Amino acid sequence: MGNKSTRDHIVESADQLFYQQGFEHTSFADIAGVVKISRGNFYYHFKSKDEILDAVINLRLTDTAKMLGLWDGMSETPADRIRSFINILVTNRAKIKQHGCPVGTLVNELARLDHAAKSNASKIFSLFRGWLSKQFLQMGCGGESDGLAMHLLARSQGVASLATAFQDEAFIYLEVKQMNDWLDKCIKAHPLPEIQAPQV
Amino acid sequence: MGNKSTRDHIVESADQLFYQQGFEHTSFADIAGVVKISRGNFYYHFKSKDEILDAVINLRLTDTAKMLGLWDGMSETPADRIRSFINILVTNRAKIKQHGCPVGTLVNELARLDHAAKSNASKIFSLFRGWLSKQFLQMGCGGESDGLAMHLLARSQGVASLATAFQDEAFIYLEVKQMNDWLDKCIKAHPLPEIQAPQV
DNA sequence: GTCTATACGCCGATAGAC
DNA sequence: GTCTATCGGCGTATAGAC
Repeated sequence: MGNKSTRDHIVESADQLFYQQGFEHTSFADIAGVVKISRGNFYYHFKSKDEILDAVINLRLTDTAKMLGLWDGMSETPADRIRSFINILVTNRAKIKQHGCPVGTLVNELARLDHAAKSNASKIFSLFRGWLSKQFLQMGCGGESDGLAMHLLARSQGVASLATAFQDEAFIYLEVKQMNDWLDKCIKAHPLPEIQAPQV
Repeated sequence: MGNKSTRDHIVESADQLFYQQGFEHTSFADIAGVVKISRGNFYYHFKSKDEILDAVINLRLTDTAKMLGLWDGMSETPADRIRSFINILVTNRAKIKQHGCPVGTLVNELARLDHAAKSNASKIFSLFRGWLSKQFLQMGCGGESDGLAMHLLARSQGVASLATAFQDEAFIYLEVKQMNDWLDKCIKAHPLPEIQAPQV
């Protein structure tokens, strides 16, 4: 169990390289250099580069689901769980500044290439979307929950994009603070079911 | 004057293709197919593919500057000028859904490739940033102006990114409405110098 | 399972005729 | 200015030895 198979090594290394360099720009030679196998050996484990991409996307899907599960167990309130999401921007600020958001960059690259796996990759976004929507629903946001989830997802993407473009980590901190403030307003606008306070 | 040179044709076609397919994914054969010249002919006009990229970036810089100049002349108030910026998301919704934001996708691709032209490309973002900042300053936002410009730029990027990922034009309309509402709040928070109203 | 050797195509770029 | 022909390299993918 502790020993990772060559196949796992390939997928994990490809995962990193696809993030850092992009899918198309990453060659078998690049992955081979990290995993330290020969180029020919890939085809024992995968039929094509696209199959490696599928494996990487599936890895990210399971990893994301695991992380969301962890966040579910870490906080008492849905608002605090949403803060777990917001704060990954700060946690990963260095890598985001260099390579952007791992989800957004992959989905947008595949969309642009009109790659067959693009809909599969966007399922990673859907995981975050559904999870966030669930939290907003638990906060009492009702029918607005999905819209709020999309809004927060979009803001995170925008922050990552500009942090990369301007090589600016301080901007991440600023926007994360504003997102947390925005969340506070959402909490006040949607109090617990018992006490219906007037809206702003 | 009315006749465009072959060089101009190359740059304009490359501009479109870089937007639709990405810089790296676009080959000389692709551009040649649109301009209808032979591959060898490129090298009379440009020394390398990177020189075509430079020309494309310069074209976008001048086009962007022109557009911002037009917006300056189109509206009376800085807030209405900012709305011109917000509304391009709606105007270009179909293309954004397909290929994302032309500025963001190029800058992020070049950043990921660690391409020499990446800082040059991000100057297009800087044009928008400086122009927006100027408008917020005229609205009386003072030292917050640049932060507000970055905030709006980031939200636009996020909207474009998710619209592409989820193939969702309706989301663009929703978020554009929210950005316009947000701008209204900014106006109320920063009234004309004569009348200082209390903050929210 | 992993290797070496190699096929085959596309890429950016060059040379030189017209 | 535009063309054809071609080079050298790297890309994915295959064949077959070990």
